[in-house]
Amino acid sequence: MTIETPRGTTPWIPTLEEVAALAGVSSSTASRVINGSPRVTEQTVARVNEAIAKIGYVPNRAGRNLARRRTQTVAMMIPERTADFFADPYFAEVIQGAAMHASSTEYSLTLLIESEQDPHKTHQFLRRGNVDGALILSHHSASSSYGELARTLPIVFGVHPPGAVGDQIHVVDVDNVAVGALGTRHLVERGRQHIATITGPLDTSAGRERMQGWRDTVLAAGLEPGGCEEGDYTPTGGAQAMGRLLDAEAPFDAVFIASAQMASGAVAVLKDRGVRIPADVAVATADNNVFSTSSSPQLTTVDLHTAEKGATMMAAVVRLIDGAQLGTEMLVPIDLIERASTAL
Amino acid sequence: MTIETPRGTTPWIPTLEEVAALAGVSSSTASRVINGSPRVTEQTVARVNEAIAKIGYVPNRAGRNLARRRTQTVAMMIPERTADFFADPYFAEVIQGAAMHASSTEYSLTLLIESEQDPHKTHQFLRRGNVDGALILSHHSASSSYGELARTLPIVFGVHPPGAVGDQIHVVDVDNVAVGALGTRHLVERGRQHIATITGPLDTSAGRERMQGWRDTVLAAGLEPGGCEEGDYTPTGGAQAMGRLLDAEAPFDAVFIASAQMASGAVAVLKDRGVRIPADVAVATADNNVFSTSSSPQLTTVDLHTAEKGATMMAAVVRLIDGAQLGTEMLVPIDLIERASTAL
DNA sequence: CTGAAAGCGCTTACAG
DNA sequence: CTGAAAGCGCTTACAG
Repeated sequence: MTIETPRGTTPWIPTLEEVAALAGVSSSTASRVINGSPRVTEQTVARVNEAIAKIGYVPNRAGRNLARRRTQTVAMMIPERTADFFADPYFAEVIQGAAMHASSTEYSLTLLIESEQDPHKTHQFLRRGNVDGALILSHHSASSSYGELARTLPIVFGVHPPGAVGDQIHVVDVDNVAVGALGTRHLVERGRQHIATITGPLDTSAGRERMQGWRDTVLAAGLEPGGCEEGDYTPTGGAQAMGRLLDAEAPFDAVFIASAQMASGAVAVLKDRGVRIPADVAVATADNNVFSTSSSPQLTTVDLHTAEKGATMMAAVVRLIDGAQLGTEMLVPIDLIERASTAL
Repeated sequence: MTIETPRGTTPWIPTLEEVAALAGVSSSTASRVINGSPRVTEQTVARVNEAIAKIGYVPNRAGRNLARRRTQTVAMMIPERTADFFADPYFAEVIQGAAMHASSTEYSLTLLIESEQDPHKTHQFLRRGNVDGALILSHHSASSSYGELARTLPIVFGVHPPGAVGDQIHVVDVDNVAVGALGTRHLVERGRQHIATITGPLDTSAGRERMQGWRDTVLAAGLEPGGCEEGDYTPTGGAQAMGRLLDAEAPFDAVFIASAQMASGAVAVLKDRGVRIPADVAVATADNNVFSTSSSPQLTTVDLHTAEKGATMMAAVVRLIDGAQLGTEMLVPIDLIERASTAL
């Protein structure tokens, strides 16, 4: 048992003024050194930095933010159905990338849950200078109301907001048509003739576009499109869609599944029904995460570089905050990763 | 194309002073109303609230924080290996619970990635008043160095820090021995005689304790402990451990797997080898998430109430910030959820 | 119950 | 290149 040090005893926290005193300069000058102003002598810089190191000074954010009229904070908007959101490794990976990039900047990433019964409250919080910018990922939150907000606050979307597309809107995403096409083309190249698909939700542009990529590619190869069933990005939804695909009369020797989570459910159904992968059915999917690497066989997939997407979103919002002009669309590259599920 | 409204034109943000002017009071009084001071007339309260609503006033955090010498911010510490961290749905769920609870308070949750090459920097950031408290989840970050930090900053752990256990340390977790025992007892009650286990990493107390719960329960039932293989909480690790279990000579008719992620890998191996679940081997695991619900059959599991754990951690750190005295150990309840993998 | 005043810890024109 | 002064938007003793 150690003697209790009551936490009430506020610990000693050095201030700028103390740094300045120790370095023998004014706090104005100390501040300039800290902020990298060019108009300071090398000598002064050295003395101030010494003082900072000596007492372990760290700038107080509240003071700095108040003076700068900035918050150095970017909000990651989370829809109120947080459980669904965090359960999807895709979102977790975007957050990871964004947090990682943030840690290399002066900005910090705050998780902000939107109130669904009072969306106005959330908007007001954002609009009233409590954050410098926001990142919006989920379909639900990408509601049109953010369109106006984007006029006064730097906002970067990870999905295409459904409604208006003004030139103040900035979206970071993969080319979803290309995602569907890349996965499907690989199946074509493997000589498959009857290529089915399990799509994402068709009320989202990403869902529709990956499906379009699949269809375009199949048609371009001179083949008939195989079965097409809609899923919801969950393993269960993928399993059900695969069930419908198998129950339909049309036979197929390959399937492009629009997400790895759906693929994991679908693969389980295939195996339960005695369908061999890839001998009977080759499987290609999208997302390079635990769901594509931990099934047996491992799944060929379109790597969406999801963490990079998060980092790019963060970088973009920081540039917007700094006043840069950015294009509406920023594309994240994709890659095909070949695994056993489409082996020859 | 709409005409560009340059974002440089700073939008109009109302201040306390303006609220006060509109309500015909001083900003002191307006502030008191906002902070719920009892020493204000009902009339005044009404007038100020009207003014607030009218112009949509939201307090500026920087100003408030500077005056209060608080930050209203709690940091969720993330180890630098962010990818592994976010890939685990367990951590994502804790974060979700914490963020959810935070949104019901005045605190915001910030994701803070620790610098591994310069841990001092992270500590200094925390110690220098940039956050009011911190939440620490991962094993790596629960290094002893946080012990001292906890003396000056309210910190709540989600795992037992390996080293010292002073009375300033606060841990929110399930009873891990009970987790192992609850899952295993269910297998015993199902009449299984040869119960094996796949453990978590044995260099963590949670890994060792769940194993102990398994062993205690098996022995208490008058049975011999079955095979015991160590995993790493990943599907691949679970698959490998199951491979070793099957390759060993000892037959088993049940297995307790210490996490659902490992179970998903292990179950795939069982099925690939033609082992029927639950007919040949009953499977019980821990974590009630997509990994226990999306395999076929669905898995009986110990629900760890992981989101609740995150919420409890957040609630605890807020109480510490408010000066409360808390015990070292706070337990999150657990529950058994029966599913097909242990059906009779 | 209410207001004037000081102060929280910074930054940044403004002089020099 | 450097410093004194004002100000960022709040809160809170201190008087009254």
